[in-house]
Amino acid sequence: MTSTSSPFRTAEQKLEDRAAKRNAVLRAAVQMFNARGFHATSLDDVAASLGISKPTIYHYLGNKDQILLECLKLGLQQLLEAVAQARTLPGSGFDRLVRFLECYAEVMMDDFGRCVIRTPQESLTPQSLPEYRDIKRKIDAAMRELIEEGIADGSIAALDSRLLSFTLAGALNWTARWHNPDGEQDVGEIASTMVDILANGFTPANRPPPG
Amino acid sequence: MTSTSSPFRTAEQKLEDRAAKRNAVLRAAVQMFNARGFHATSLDDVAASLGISKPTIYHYLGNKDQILLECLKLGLQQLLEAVAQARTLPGSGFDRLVRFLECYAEVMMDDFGRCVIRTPQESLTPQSLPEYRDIKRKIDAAMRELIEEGIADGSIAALDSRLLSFTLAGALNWTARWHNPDGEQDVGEIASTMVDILANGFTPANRPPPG
DNA sequence: AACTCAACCTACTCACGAGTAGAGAATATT
DNA sequence: AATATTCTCTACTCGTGAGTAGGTTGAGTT
Repeated sequence: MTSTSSPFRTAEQKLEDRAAKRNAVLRAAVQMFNARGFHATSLDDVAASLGISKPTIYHYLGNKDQILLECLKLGLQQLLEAVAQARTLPGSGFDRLVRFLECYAEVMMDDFGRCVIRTPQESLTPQSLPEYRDIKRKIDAAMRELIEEGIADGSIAALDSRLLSFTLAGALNWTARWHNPDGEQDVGEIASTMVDILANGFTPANRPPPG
Repeated sequence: MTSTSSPFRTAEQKLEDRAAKRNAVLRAAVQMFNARGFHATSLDDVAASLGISKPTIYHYLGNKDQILLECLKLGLQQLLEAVAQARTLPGSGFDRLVRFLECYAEVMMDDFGRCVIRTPQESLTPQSLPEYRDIKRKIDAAMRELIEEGIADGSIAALDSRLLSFTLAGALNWTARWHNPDGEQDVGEIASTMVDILANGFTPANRPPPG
């Protein structure tokens, strides 16, 4: 799109072109999946929204199942990054968990993050499910670890880490269902307000929150 | 099934019979919807699980859409009852909200409650959606009211009631996704532990929880 | 005995949508 | 210029599953 570029594309540019088209398909698909549901979205619909035909989609992606899997992986990828970021952070376990939760909430208000919550995992074929579940398991485990580190260093109340992680994840996951991406409310603000509320639930009793 | 009953059934018994069969269809259907997903469940499957044929299902219920709507309504009905119960309770707004949340969580671990969360609302036809949404709206509004009453009487922290209700509902809704109905953990215990954690999030700062 | 009606069946129709065959245009390669 | 490769299309196939037509059985009614 740079106006000064030569009309003759290099091999590298062509790869980028292809990747860009592939991504455009995924983006269009995930938005339709989120709006109408996976099963109610036909690939003809997705193609039409891009002004192309269904076989063109198959030129860039294997089949509908793979399209969904890619969308889900793009969502989960962002959560893995949030984990990685939280891991490198200084401060107490409490601080790291809070930061992680804020990122987590923001991902849930992104197209691909929303898809992870809105699309039931049974929509995947049995072939794709294991790969998806593996990544999910990793994220769950990482979150539990963050909690347990906080409990160990005394910055998080000694609760059942399993139940706590489900409670926190559930509250944040739910934003994928109610948040309107076209609304004007700031995503970061929503995230931090919710995490504030939730954080009171795992603040140790002997160390009340600031306020 | 009473061994002393006459083999000749009264008209009333026949109506009961019919209702029982209808309910059996709904129960079988909802369990399959929850296990495999709505779209992945064919009515032939449901019929087979009951040892009957698909037309028999149509003898008791109009169509697949209506079956889903009935299942969802059975779930929402239980939530409406939880609202009604909380309304009649004595005590502060905080107390009423906590009781409501506990019931809410338990419903989410019931077959029909699970279905409300696990089945995307887009699975309903556009004809059925409005009715479903109306009931949901009522429940949401009631929850917000409970929160606002608590804020008004000072027993609940002065937070954004909209965001607080989404946070609480989301955390509890999520049990519908992770809780294993065949597991041994007590539903009431899960509910009260989660509500305890969440309640810390809306306890006023100047009145710390017991402990 | 003749009739009615609920309950249940087998055996269809029919629409929809995933995925494909095969061709044509555009672009790159020799 | 000839050839290969990429990209995209139109026009199919084909399986699946919702919903229906129409018949059988058997209990209750007149």
